[in-house]
Amino acid sequence: MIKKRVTSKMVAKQAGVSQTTVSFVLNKVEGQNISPETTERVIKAARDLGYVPDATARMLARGVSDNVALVLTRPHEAVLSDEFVSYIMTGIAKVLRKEPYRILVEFIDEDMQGQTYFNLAQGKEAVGLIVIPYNPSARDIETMKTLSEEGFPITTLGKLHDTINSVSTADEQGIQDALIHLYNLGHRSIGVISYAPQDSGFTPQGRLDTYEQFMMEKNLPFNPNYIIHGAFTPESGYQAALQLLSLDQPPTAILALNDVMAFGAMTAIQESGLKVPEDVAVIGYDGILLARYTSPALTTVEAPNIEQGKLAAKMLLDIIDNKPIESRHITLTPELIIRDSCGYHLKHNKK
Amino acid sequence: MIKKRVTSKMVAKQAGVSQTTVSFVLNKVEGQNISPETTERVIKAARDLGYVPDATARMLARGVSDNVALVLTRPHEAVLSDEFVSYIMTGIAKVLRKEPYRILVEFIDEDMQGQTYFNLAQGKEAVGLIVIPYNPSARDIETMKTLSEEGFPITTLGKLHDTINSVSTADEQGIQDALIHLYNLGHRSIGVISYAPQDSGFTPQGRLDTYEQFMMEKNLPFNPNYIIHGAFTPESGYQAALQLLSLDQPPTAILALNDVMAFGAMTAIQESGLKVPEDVAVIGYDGILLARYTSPALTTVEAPNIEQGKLAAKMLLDIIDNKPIESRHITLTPELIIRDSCGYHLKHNKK
DNA sequence: ATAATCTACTAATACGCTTTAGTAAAAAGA
DNA sequence: TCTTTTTACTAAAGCGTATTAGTAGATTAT
Repeated sequence: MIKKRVTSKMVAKQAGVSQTTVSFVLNKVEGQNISPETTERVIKAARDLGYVPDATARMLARGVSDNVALVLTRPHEAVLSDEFVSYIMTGIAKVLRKEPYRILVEFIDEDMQGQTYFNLAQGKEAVGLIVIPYNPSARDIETMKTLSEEGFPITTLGKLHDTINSVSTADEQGIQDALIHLYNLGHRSIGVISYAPQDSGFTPQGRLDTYEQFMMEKNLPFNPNYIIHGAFTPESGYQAALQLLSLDQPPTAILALNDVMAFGAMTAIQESGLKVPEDVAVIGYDGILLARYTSPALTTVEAPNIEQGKLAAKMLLDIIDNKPIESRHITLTPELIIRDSCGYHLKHNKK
Repeated sequence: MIKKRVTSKMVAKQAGVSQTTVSFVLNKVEGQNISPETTERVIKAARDLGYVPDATARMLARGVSDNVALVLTRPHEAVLSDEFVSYIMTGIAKVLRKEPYRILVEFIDEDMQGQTYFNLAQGKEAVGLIVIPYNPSARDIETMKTLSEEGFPITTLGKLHDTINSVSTADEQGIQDALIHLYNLGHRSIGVISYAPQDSGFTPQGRLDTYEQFMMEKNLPFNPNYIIHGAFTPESGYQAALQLLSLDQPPTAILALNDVMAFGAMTAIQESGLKVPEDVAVIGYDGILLARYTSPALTTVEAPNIEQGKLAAKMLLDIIDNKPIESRHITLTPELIIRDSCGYHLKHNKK
C-alpha cells in the first residue's frame, strides 16, 4: 500500500496557514507579502512531511503541461543504427535539464501521423513539440502549420514551412562539399547510397537532387544506377556497395548518406579485394565518433547534431516563454572532415 | 490565439447527453448500458468538434499518470558514444507503442539522485519507472527499494535488490566467455579496458572482478597495470590501448568492456604498426551493429539489449496492471560472436 | 481624526476529467 | 396489479493544485 499522498492541504494544516499560502510560498509567487517566518514555517512543514507536488494537478491548474515532446517520425528501428537521434536527444537534454521541463519521446506511427500532433498539443500532453520530420506528408505539414500559427510552440529539425520555426543543417551544402571533395580528387563517377528504401517516403530527395545537379553542373554523366537505396543500417550500406561494385562500370567513389552505411560500404569494398581509397573512395555523412576509427579513417561530413538539438530546444523554450526570437529559422553548417578514406592525404603526400 | 479548447462538456451538449455519458462512451466503460444510438451520437459529436481529451485532467481524475519514465543515471554524454541506451529505448518503445503509455526520459543529476525517484513517483509524473542504474548509491537503492515495496512499479536493468524487479544480462558470464575465448586461443596476458574512469563510481566492478577471478583460476599473473579505465568513448579506448602497448610487457590480447572502445583500441594497435589479431587480439562487448564492419571484423559479446528493454517494459506493464509476474528477476544470456579480431578463424583455417 | 494605502494573509473557485450514487422509465416477475 | 429488476441515463462529488478576489488589521497620509 502506498502511503496516503501528502497534499498541499496537509502542509497547510501542519504549518497553520491556508493552502493558498503554501502554494504562494513553494512557488515563490511574487507580490504576496508573505512574512519570512511564515515562509520558513511552510518550507519546514513541507520538508517534514515529504511533500511532493502532484504534477497532474499542477498541470491541470496551470493549464499547461510540464513536458516537451520529442516527436520521431522516423521508423524507429532506424534509431538503432544511426546515432542521429541520440545526438539530438543529448542536445535537447543538455538544455532542458536546467529547466523545469521533461522530455517525452513520442514515436509516430505512420497510420496516424497528423492526429498525433494534435493529441499532443490539444491534449496538453506537452507544452511544445520538437519534431524530427523524416517523412512528413502534406497533411502533417498542414497540421504543424496550423498548430504553429495558432501559437502552439513547435520547432522542427529541418525547415518545413515558413511559419514553422526550425533548426536545420545545410545538408545540401554538406553533400555538395563532399562531392566537390571527391571531384577535386579526380573522381568522375560517384555512386550514392541513400539512407532510405525507395518509395519508403523517407528518401532524402533534397540530397539526391543536389547530387544530380552537381553531376549536371560538372557535365558528368548522370547514371541512375549509381543511386542505391539503403536502409539506415550498416548491412544495407554493405549490400548497396556490392551492388555498385557489380556494375559494368563501377563508380570510383561512393558517397554514403550516413556514416553507418559508409562503414558497411568500406567493408564490402575491402572484402571484394579492393582497397579504400586507392580503388574506391568512400565518404560518409554525419560525423559519428566512430568514423575516425575505421581503417582507413572515414572522411565524412560532420553535421552539428548536438548543437542542432540544443538550438531546437532553446528556440522552443523561447517560444514557450514568449521571448522575442531572433530568427524563426536557423541553419547550421556541416563541416567536411578530411581523413583517409578518399585518398586526400595520399595525394597530398601528407601523414 | 489557440481556439477555445473543446471539452467533454461541449461534446455532451452537442450530442444532447450528459458529460458523464460522454466519458462512458469514449472510455468504453462497461456495464453502463449506453444504447447504440447514443453511443454513435456521442462519437459523432466528438469527431465533429475535434475533441481531444485533456491528458492533465484525465490523469488528475484517474489519479495516475500516462507516462512511463526511463531513468538514466548514466552521465549523459555517454549516451552518445554507446548505443546501449538507444537499444534499450527501442525495446521499450516497441512494447509501449501498443499501450496507452508514453515514454518520459529523465536524466538524473548526480547531486539529487534519490530525490528524483520520489519526485517522479510521488509527484505522479509517471506510473512506473524503468531505471538504468549505472551508479546507484546505497541511498538510491534504498529509495527504489522503498518505492518498490510500497507497490510503486519499478523495473531496473540489472539486479539491485531482491525486492526490486529487474531484467539483467549475465554480464559476468559474457565476460567470462570472452576471456575463455582468448585463453583458448593461447592468450595468457590479457589487458582490460574498463568503460568508466577510475573512482567515477561508474566502474563496472563486477566485470573487473570476473576478470581478476578468471586470471586467478587459470593461474595467470594478475597485473593491475593491465586494467585501464576508459570513458565510454572510442577515443578513450584508443588512449587506453596506447597505454597498454607502452607497457614493458604489453598484453597479447585486449578485452574492451564496450565495442566502441574496442574500435578505438584496434585503431591504436594498427596505427602502432601492429596487426590485429596477429600481434594483439581485441575483443569487444555489446554487439553493436557496426562491430561486424571493422577490419578485421570485431569479435564481441552480444548483449540482447533490445530484448532487455522489451522485457523490462513488459514486466513493468504487468506490475502496473497487477498481473501475476512469473519472475521478479529475469536474466538474459549474452552471446559470444566470433569474428576475426581474435584470430579464431586464422587458427582454425576457416574463412 | 479619518481616509487611503499597505501588509499578510485566506476563502472560494476553476481546471476538465472520472466515477460514485442515484433516478426515472420500461420491462419482468409475482 | 404491485413489486422488483433492468435499462439508460444524469447529478454531483471529487482529484490537488493555482489563482482571483477579498479581508482584517496595521501603517501612512491629509
